[in-house]
Amino acid sequence: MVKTDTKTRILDTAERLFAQKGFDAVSLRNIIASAKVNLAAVHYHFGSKQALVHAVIGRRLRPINGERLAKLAEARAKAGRRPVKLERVLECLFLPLFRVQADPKVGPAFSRLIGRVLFDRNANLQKFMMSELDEVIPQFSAALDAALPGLAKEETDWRSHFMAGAMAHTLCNADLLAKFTGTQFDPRGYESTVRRLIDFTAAGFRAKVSPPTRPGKKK
Amino acid sequence: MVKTDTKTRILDTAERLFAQKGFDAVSLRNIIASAKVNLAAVHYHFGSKQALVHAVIGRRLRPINGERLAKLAEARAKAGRRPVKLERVLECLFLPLFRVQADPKVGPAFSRLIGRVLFDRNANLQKFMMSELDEVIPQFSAALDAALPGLAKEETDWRSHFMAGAMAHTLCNADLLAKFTGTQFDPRGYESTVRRLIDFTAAGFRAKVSPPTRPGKKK
DNA sequence: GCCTGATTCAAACATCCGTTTGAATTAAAT
DNA sequence: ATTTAATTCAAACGGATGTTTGAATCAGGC
Repeated sequence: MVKTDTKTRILDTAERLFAQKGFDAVSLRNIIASAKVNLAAVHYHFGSKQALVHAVIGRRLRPINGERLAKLAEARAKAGRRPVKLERVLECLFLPLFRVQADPKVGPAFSRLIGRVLFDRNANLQKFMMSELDEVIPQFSAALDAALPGLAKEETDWRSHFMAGAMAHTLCNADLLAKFTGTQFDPRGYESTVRRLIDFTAAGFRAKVSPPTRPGKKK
Repeated sequence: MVKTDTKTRILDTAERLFAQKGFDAVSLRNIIASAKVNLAAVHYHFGSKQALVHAVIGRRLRPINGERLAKLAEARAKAGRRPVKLERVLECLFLPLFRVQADPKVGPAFSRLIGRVLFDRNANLQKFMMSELDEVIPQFSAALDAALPGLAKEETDWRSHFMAGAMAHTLCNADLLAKFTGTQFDPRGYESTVRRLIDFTAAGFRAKVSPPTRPGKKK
């Protein structure tokens, strides 16, 4: 096997281009030109562009989600009867996702891609992501609830939503940090990124719930 | 003026459709069909699709950014020599942006749109946004630094980044909250959304900075 | 060798895209 | 009423898109 498989060469190239420009902005012809394969090969191996998108995401996301659940299960086993500590739950959620940035076979491209997906409004893509996350979401939602006793479910949901936004933005736009602020970003240093993200979101989850603003308050 | 201006009808329709499906996924023909105007009218009034996108964003964002700066200046004047409190800074940043959700002339469409823009990788769009924010970013960045004495600039930058992600995700995907968790979302109740967002992000900004993980740590 | 199924290939398909054109229409000014 | 400018309109432009086709090439089993 001197040269890589056609199928995986399509997947690799598509992943890289999708991450750079987005799904809509990259055409199949862009992909096949860069991958040096025939146009029809895409439909032969995947069936459609939509299916290719799903394949690109699923190839990486499935092992990541598996690792997430395994780490959470391990943490739960180690915690015994006590709930897993909030920071540990977040670590199980973030680390497998950010770790691929340091994987030389993957690189930072997929991170940007997966972050972008969380903001995509394409109905098919959303449905696909929901199906990929159908184990992860309830498991981690329950773990967060357990780690935050006394916090109303509605508040936990909102704060999970905020956390997802911070995570997605960090995944796909971490390079903007340099542009806006001058602070450097090193994709190999994913551990410090995750540590900062955990610091921020854990404190956000634990924040005191301030009372609703009274309608009669002075402007 | 029984029927609205062609130009504003294009803007309104484009805003609604862009918010629903994204900039790339909406064609000019989708817009003119829904707005019931001629195709060439878009180029006559705006010049190009790119320019239309900028016009749609700028129309709403310019007043919002003006209001943000005005509120921040007011808060600074009231605080005198002391720095403006963190929660107040965040309120000046969030409130003008989320308030348009309750404006019957605007509705929740623009919120989704502006949240989406923050995640868009289009180079022209990013340049345009940078130019629209060239006053807001340094002003609020300085206010955050002042409200967080003792926090290293690098940490403030990272946490601003997390905050931007939480904000953007809330703006454009708040409706997903219902889908994922069942928690209801009422666009009229933007005040409680902002209050929750402030609670979360303010606590995140104030979080204790945990030390970097030692490389020799056990796996 | 030959056959069979899997894969690659160039070419074409129909459709959609943003943009341009030039004439028709409307509104305002003289 | 006539001239002038602003606006609308149908039609076409060149090019890009995802997808399909049918023949050519390759692989491995008999």
